[in-house]
Amino acid sequence: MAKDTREKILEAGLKLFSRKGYLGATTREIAQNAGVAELTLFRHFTSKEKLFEEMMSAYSFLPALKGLLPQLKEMTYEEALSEIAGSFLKRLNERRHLVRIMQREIPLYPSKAREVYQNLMGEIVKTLASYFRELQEKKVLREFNAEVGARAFLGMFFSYFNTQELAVPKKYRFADKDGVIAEFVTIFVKGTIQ
Amino acid sequence: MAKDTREKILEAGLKLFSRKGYLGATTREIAQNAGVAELTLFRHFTSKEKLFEEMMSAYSFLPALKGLLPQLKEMTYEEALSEIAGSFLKRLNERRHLVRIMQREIPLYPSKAREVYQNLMGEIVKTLASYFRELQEKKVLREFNAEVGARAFLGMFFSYFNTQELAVPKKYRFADKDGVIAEFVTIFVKGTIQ
DNA sequence: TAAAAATGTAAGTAAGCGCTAACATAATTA
DNA sequence: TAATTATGTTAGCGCTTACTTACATTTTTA
Repeated sequence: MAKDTREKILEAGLKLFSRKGYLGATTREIAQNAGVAELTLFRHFTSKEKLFEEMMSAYSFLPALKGLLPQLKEMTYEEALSEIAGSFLKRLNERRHLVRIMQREIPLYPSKAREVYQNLMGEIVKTLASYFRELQEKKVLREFNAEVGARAFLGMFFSYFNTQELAVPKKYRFADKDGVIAEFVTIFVKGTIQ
Repeated sequence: MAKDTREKILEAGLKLFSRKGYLGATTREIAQNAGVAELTLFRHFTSKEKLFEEMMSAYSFLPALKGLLPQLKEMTYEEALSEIAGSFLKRLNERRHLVRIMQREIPLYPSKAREVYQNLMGEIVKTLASYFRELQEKKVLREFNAEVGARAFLGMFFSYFNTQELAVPKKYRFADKDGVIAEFVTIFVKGTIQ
């Protein structure tokens, strides 16, 4: 079963590259984790670097946030922002391995890191910005650079996500998740309405 | 000149650990970069790990943002936030090597990474939160969790900083620095005033 | 069932790594 | 100046790593 083997190796690669970095993850360990012989790994990918590149390509394209915009139209502005924040955080969490690799290996693979970042942020920024523009036309929101606003909003949550990923001991966590989302959203709503 | 040698090695360590990661930076290269023999490095630090730890300790304590609070009192709310954002970005930029190491080596040295993060964010969060509380008492600002608010504000800029650090090609940059600061500040001002 | 393709086992190679030993030289101190 | 301390040079050890070779075994395909 060639495909299963490939996929098992790719998954093990994702896991171990994320946990130990490109240099720290060994081909022995990746193969062992995938349940195959080390040689099989090389028969499929010819080199560690190739494996890394194919792994990044395989996992960097995310399922789109399709169907979000229509839904938003039936919500209040505040509800919509909460929804967006929630699905953004969920997405970051699902792809946290990739996010970690991206942050780690920027100097090693700048173009790949950028690609992942674009896939992760690009689409949702666009979606959010076009939503803002609609509401600006309806005079619900004041005039501001929609894309900068989108990145401001997402930036708050991306930073929050990073803090949680640092695995800070619980006593240092500054609030519960839902409370943080609500506070961030409130600030942003008041900051952008007409 | 023992001290100069130590410092030169520590500096080279900071530079190369930041650029290539803990595993990617070799003791040969660090020594060469410091202009000393590799053996001299080991005479000063006994091991690569010790060098890393001492380097982190040497650079993790930042010059305090002292004297900022008094200054803020003579500014408008908006001016104060711009000032804070500016010095926060400046500080991140000065310590960008350390920030990168922190983000990279979290799994390797969780406690050190956390310490750096605390030193980087902790104090400025406190300063900002206490500033918010003052203005809340004066009924200039509405009621909200001051610390969460502080992290929301800084989070926008931290995220912006990270994006710039990705060295995204210019065409993809979403705005000039001053414009971004102004837009972020405006959103936050409107989002938090009474 | 026979041929072909995929995987396993075991041994090993070449290179790079952290780190050390032995000895010489330069710089500092008393 | 003499003693001491810091640094340089060179060579190398033991280990790990990515990757290979040769051959046996299993699985898939036709």
